[in-house]
Formats: sequence, C-alpha cells, structure tokens
Amino acid sequence: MTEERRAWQQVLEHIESDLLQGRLRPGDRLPGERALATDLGVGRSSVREAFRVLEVLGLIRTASGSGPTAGAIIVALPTGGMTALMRLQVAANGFAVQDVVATRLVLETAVVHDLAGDSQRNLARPVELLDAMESRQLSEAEFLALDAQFHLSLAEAAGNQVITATMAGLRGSIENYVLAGVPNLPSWAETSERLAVEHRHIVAAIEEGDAASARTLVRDHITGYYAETGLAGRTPVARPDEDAAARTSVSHGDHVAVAAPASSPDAGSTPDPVVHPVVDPVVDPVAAAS
Amino acid sequence: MTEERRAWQQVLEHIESDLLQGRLRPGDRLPGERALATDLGVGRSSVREAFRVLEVLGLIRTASGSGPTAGAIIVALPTGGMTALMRLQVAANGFAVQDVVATRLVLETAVVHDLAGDSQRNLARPVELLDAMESRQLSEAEFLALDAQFHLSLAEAAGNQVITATMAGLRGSIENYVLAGVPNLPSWAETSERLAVEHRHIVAAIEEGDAASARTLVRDHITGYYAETGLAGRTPVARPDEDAAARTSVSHGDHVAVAAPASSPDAGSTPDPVVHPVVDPVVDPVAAAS
DNA sequence: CGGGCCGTGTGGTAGGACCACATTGTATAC
DNA sequence: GTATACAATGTGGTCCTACCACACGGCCCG
Repeated sequence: MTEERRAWQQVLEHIESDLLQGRLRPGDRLPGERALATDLGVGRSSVREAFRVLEVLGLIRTASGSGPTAGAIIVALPTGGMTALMRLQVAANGFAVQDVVATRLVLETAVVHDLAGDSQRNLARPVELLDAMESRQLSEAEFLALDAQFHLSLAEAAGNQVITATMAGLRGSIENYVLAGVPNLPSWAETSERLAVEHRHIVAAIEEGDAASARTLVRDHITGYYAETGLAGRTPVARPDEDAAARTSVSHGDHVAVAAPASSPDAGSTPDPVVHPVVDPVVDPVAAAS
Repeated sequence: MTEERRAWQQVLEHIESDLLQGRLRPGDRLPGERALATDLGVGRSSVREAFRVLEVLGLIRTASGSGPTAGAIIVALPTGGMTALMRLQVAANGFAVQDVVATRLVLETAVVHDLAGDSQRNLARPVELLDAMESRQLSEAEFLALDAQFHLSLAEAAGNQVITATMAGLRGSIENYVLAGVPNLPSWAETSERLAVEHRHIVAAIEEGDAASARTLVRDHITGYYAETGLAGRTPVARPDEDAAARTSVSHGDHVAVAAPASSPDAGSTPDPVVHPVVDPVVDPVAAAS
C-alpha cells in the first residue's frame, strides 16, 4: 500500500480505462505480463493478480506459448464471471434458494413473454435440447442438466445479454437445488414426464405468440416443481422473508442442499463433494451424449 | 500446469469445498497465505491470486496487521462482486445499454409489485433518499446518483438478495447512461422535477398496496426517461435486437457513453476519465451531503 | 525442396526478501 | 502499582528471480 491504492487495482484501473477509451477492444491482445509490469511500474505478481480477476470475470482468456493466440486476449464473455460469482456466493450462503427461485421466476417469465412477441425468434436450440431430453434414457442429473440448459437457451434466444448472463450464473444453483429436490418426489419418472410435457407447452405457447400463456406456463412450471419437492411451503416470490433480519448479520438460512444433507459437518473424513472448476469449461451434454 | 488444473484454481476449489462442507462459514478467518500455501503444496503467489479473485467477488475481505480483524475474512457480500463484474463488462462492451435498461425494467417492476403486496415492507430508506433528493440544490450527477440509490433501495427493501445484487451491479451502468442522456433533455430542471414526482407516486402506490399501479408507474418512469433522452427510438424490452448477429463476434454496439465521447482515441495526452476502484468503497451521498 | 530441431518469448509457478501495519507482550519510568 | 513506551511477532502487500512447460518461427540439414 505504498501507493494510495493497491498495485493490482492500478493495473485493473489501467485496463478498464483503456477499454473505456477504446484503446482496447474485444479481440485485442493485452501486453505481456512483464511488459505491462514495467510500463506501470509494478511487479509482475501484481499484474498477474489483476489478470486472474479479469480471467475469472470472463473478460480475458489467457494462453501460454507464442503466436497470435497466446497471451491475454479480451473476450468479454459475461456468462463466465457471473457463473463463478453465483456459485461461490451460494457456497458461502450469500444467496438463499428461495431468492434464486424468485429471480428465476421474474427473469424467465419476462423472457418467454418477450419471445412470444418477437417475430424474429429462433427456438432451434431450445427445441434441440428438448429432443435430447426425450430421446434417451437419462439419469436424473443428466436430465436436469439439460433442463437447466433449456431454460438458459430460452434466455439466449431472447437476446438480452444481461439476463442471459444472470441466468447462466444461476444455472449452477438451479441444477443443485433442483437435483436436491428429487428425493422428495413421489415418482421421478412421473415428474420428469410432466416436466417434459410442460416444456413442450411452453415452446408451443411462444410459437403461437401467446405471451400471456407462455408466462403462466413458465410460472407454473417453476413453482410447481418447487412446491412438489417441498423445498418451500409457499409460492416463492420476490419478497422479504421473515428471517431477513437474521440473515443480515451472519446467517445460514436454507441454502442449497448438497449431496449429503445428513452428514455431520464435523467428520473430516467425509469425502469432498464433486467441485467443478470455477472457470467453467462449458460442457455440452447434448454433444457429449450423442 | 504441472497439475491438471492451475494452482490458483486448486486453492479456489479447496475454499469452495470448505464452504460447502460447512468447515468455513461467513465471519470465519481463512488461514494465512503462507500457511495455506504450504498446506496445499502450492506457492504463496498462487494463494494470493485465488484470494484476489475471492476479494473482487465480494467473498472475503483482507486486512494486514495482526489481531482478530486481520487476515482474510469471509464476508459474502454479493453486491461488490456483481458491481465489479458489471462495470468491467460494460467497459468491454459486453453489455448493451438497451439490455441493461430492459433488465432494470423486468427486475424493478417485479420488485415494486412484490413490495406492494407485502405487509412487512419497510420503505424508510427509499423515502430518506427521496427527501435528500428534494431538500437541496444538487448537481445533475448528485441527483442521479441518489436516483440510482433510490431504485436500489427498493430492491433491498424487497429483500431478495439475488435481485438486489444484480441491481447493485447495474447501478454503475445505470448512473452512466442516465447521466449521458442529460444533455439530450430539453430542460433538466423540468425533468428532474418530474422524476421526483414520479418517485413519490411510486412509493405512494406501493404503500397503498396497489401492485398494478406501482408496476405501471415504474415502467413508465424508466421508459419515459429512456425515451426522452433519445437513447433509443423504441421501448426497451427484453428482446433480440437486429444487430445481435453483429454483436456476437466483435462489435461495439451502442455502449454507455462516457465523459468525453468526442475525444479522439489516439491522443495519449487525453486525460483519463475518472475511474473508480473496482472494489467498491460504498459511499453514501446522503450522509456525505448532509 | 522438405522435414526435424532449437531458439525465443509466452504464461504458470515457486519461493525469497523486503515493507508497512496492527496487535501483543514486556520492560521501563513515574 | 500504574501507566507509558518499546520491542517482538505475525499479517497482508509488493517486488524480484529463477525456473518450467509450451507453442510458434525460423534455421539448419538431409
């Protein structure tokens, strides 16, 4: 803290400034770590710390070696950073499940509403995902992963980058809580069947341009599952919950239940749950399953 | 890359795992950088890179020195990370203004709708901000900063952490584009007066429990300003725009106009625009102006 | 003319050496 | 005995050097 702000923040500000000034644009390569360090009068470590932040935030992609593809390249992929942010916040109980669901509800109803009113819509990807969900015998996790991707693909089709990025960030959380609710279902086969039908109905409503129906169907689709799994006793809507006061300090309200909810938290021998890399590799179950 | 994943990712995963297992909770202190480095068998640099990510994401707060307040402490403040993410994405043209506005619209209408239907609501903070906006002669920037905070405070009052965090992230972008639109207004005095009145109406509708009115008022409030400033020729809604195809590669669609739009991007002598630290210091204009 | 090899520059990592800082414990002065 | 000043300790923050693995590009040799 010899300067008034920390060295890595200076680097971040310098790059942000370059972006705002138009000196740096998506697709450009940043200077090498060593060059940038000497240019800004900071150590390479500080440059690297700033680069890590930019990388996790989805702003740059780094590659070693040489050539035009090597180095740090500005990519501006909003979804990556949002995903990392969401999953870590959920992990730290920063977000409650009901808030995630409520946000889903708000965003997704808006998405299908707009899609229904848009003559330029392209639902090829969502339909492709629905086909994949029905064409094979899938495990619960596989089915629900495709489910989450279907909902995300609707947001992508609607074309709003901010909503898409937010939905992408929520995807991981959604998959988790949805999967956690499976054991509470009376019949997985029945429920998955119903979910698939509801998906088709949603798409049909959109293609008919029936915005109101699409909205209602999505709402019922999400709240229905949420209620059926007993993850909440009432309809999840965006409103202050009674334990809000408790959560303002340091609380652990109902968080996304992970694999072993019954395991005592003390046992050091408990095997760690599968933890995916924070920088999302973006796998495609459709292609993988084919 | 001696290991299959990069060292700093291992650190991140280890911490995320500890969070999910309940071994680490908000308020706890993380091990020191040196200790964690030797524990995980990585260099201290790698631990630091992971810590920087966690810090920017709003998950931890670091302080040097000694004592119980020193070190890295888990705070799980979602808004900070979201803010950093949004501003950098906007800087890199990752988000278009109309998408930001459309998202605002969706979230804020939902927020006031729920607030109107909630008997437990507490609008003290929003009202306080409105009072501050009317009690003094404020510059345009000050007024609009309070404006943005007012809208954010409504989201906070609604109690949904995810929506609040998203709105907080959008706040910076909103302030920018709103401020950029001021020169297009026929009369700032008239417009600011109108905005203030609309704010009061919104609050009144909420307190009367009139959800439908509140929704409509917010919608008109946002779209009205957006249209008046000529930032878009049509109502901004969440739908794919015509230049979406162009933007998928490397485009620079209408982005948030910053301070000096007319400055030639070449001149190295051009003074950089004011760039705030990415890690938000969270200032309070109300207190500052008092 | 073609193919294999090595130089060179890149990011990735480890680890050491400082610095500034805040706390804590101890020794000193009153 | 109390209170003050000082030193020891441990923290994050920064810079630095030395490596490694990797990928490209050009050189040399067949």
